[in-house]
Amino acid sequence: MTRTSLARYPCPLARAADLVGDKWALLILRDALAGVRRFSDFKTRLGASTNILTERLNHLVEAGILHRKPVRPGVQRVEYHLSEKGMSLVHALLALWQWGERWTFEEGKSPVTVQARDTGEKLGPLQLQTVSGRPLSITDIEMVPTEAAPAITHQSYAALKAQKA
Amino acid sequence: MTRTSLARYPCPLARAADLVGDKWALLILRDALAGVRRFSDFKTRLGASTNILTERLNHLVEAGILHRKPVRPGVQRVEYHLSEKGMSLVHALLALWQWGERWTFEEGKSPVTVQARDTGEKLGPLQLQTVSGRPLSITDIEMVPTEAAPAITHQSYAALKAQKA
DNA sequence: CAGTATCCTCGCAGATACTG
DNA sequence: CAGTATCTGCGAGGATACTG
Repeated sequence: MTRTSLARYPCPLARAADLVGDKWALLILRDALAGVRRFSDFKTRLGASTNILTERLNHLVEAGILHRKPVRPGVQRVEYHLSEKGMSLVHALLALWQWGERWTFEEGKSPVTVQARDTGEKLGPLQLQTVSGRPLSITDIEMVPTEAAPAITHQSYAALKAQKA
Repeated sequence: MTRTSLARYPCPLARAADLVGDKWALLILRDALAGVRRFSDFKTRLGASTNILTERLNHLVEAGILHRKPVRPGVQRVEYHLSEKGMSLVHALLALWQWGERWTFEEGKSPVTVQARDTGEKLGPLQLQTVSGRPLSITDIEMVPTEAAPAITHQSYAALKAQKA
């Protein structure tokens, strides 16, 4: 069998994972959010070889997360800009970042590099809330495979495929 | 060269990506957060083969994200429970989930499965804030490679390695 | 049920040379 | 500088058989 693609899974997380659920994509997005635009800058910062970087950038462009823009009109040099879709990954990256700070370093040993643009104040943890704005703690929520959305598993996906075949 | 590990990178995001930055880990955690505990349940829901699942579960256990617990004392059957470290990945998963809902489905076509435990109300978007609690929007923040933390790149990591060698 | 133990394949990544 | 084009190979991931 070939490696399974999650792109057409009925689960939002699976689909997201299919697009950005790998190490290089996450690091590229980290740098893109930090303002990196150019191929060579990504290359030196990431230390990936050219072909890898090319491939990963193209994936992200195909996914509509990055856009290629000529540096100036009529020039073949391009820059990679985050689309709105790409920008809105900031919550996910930030959550991972904060988790990494908390759990993969000794206390206080982690670099601090995400801050408010105006005052430079450090970011606090992401806050959960309901659609109506009521704040929630972690223990207040649950992930429910509902009747309306049973299709979050491979199991149900397999059933779907079988139907069509 | 062998495939680069990000485990010892000085960047929190890189380290987080090293532990949970792959598709299977994300899906396992999704199910774990939904209450799945048993090997066979993971297996049928994910549709991964036994060896893959075993390996991935072991990685997560080694990383301290999951714990193996005997179902009952003196029995060899085990369950996989989320540790506190694992639980606190909920923000990252949720962010990815919400991003997937918004960007990988046609409008309104996505399953709704994360909700408040008490009222069943759907979750709203994660909120950014400073450590002092001041709310922020996406455009209010920036990722800054500071002098105190220049070491978030492969570049600087390579320099570090070179020093030691 | 909860995994080990094997075997196999091909995708991903690494290195490097070359082009506009 | 910004890639494309090739070559190479490790190892993740897949299938299946077998064990306590």
